[in-house]
Amino acid sequence: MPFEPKSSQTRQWIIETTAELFNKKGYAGTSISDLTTATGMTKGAIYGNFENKEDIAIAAFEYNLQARINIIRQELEKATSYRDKLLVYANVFRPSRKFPFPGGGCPMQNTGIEADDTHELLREKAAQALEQWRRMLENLVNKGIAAGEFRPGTPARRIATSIIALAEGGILLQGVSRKAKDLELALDTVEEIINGISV
Amino acid sequence: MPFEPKSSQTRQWIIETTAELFNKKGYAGTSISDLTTATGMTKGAIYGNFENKEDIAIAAFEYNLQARINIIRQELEKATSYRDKLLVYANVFRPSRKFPFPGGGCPMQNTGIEADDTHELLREKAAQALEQWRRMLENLVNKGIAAGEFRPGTPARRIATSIIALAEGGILLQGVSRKAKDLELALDTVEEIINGISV
DNA sequence: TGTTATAGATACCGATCGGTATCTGAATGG
DNA sequence: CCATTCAGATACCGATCGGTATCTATAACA
Repeated sequence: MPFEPKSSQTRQWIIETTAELFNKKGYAGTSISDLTTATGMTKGAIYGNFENKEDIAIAAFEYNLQARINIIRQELEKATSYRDKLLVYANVFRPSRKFPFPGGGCPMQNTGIEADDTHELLREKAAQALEQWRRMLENLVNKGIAAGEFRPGTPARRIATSIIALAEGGILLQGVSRKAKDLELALDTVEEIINGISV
Repeated sequence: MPFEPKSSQTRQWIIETTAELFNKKGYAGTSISDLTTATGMTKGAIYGNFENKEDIAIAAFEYNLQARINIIRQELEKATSYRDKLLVYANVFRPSRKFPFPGGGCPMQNTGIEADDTHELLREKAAQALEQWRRMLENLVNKGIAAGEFRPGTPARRIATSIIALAEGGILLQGVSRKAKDLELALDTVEEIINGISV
């Protein structure tokens, strides 16, 4: 018998109010009792709406990811040129810009690193999200080349991968050091890279 | 009464045989029974040589960190110019170079991200190590400028921070995606950055 | 108003958690 | 040859883990 949540509203409420917990404390570090405390509900309510802890963690990851994507997409829509769209990634993550990203840092990073050697399913979820991001950036670069905004011969994949690495690395540094400047500097270099491929 | 390990040899043996476990599974994800399994020793042996789990985790982190530093230092000594020293960081991490880094990825990254919102002491250890790394790179850039190897006015801190971000971001990507190419590409950009500041 | 369905609360499960107190057995020294 | 020392093994602690079975209270409907 396939699992059926008793109330999709309650399920959603639990996801929304515990997603940040998972992002901050990780899968192993978040207990069911953490969830009951955060939601004010009981174990019965939780296990009536999720199969198990893994089910909640996956839902929380996807919620956190979507929240991020939505903010970025909004900014992306405001940009007209491919160059400006690429520059969005050099700016949305700037602490000085204060975009309302959910707390705890990048879910792909948090989930990916913990799951890397411990939880294949979550690892794969994070990997897919990162690959999709890379493809998005690669596409922006290639379309920018075709539109005459970027130099022909620009190595799209390397640029895309490096922008992600700089952003994720910068977020990591900022999270650990607590210094916004680390992330700002890494994003300055993202900007420089984009300028470097512009015609 | 201050804690005194019963046998510093056994203590060291436990550190060496469990350091990789902590690096892979994290602090919350590694249990004492994981340690007894890995070492073949009993809880008595472990708690006779460590105050508590935190004590082991810190020792493991420092061991993993030192193992990394030793490999890098060896390569650094082979390089003569500041440019070549900086280029070491664009190459040691390349999967294709197969340096014997302990398994599980970068301990600063693993420990830093997990501890970020959960364990202040470990977070600070990771932050200190990252800052020291940054200072090392900054110093290399500044000395290279003085030696006429790098362009005057090169923003040393931004370059240093970006090299770290690219390396850590690349390691993250490779760990999650399982694709060596992600890290190789990020390190290609490190190389490009170093070329870009060379006279 | 009495019945039924159901979402969430309660109570409980065995396993494992981190940690401690005590025991044992093999060296060491007199 | 016996007493002492001490590293490591054993046995146990209360707390918490993820998970389940059962109960209860409410609301809709007949």
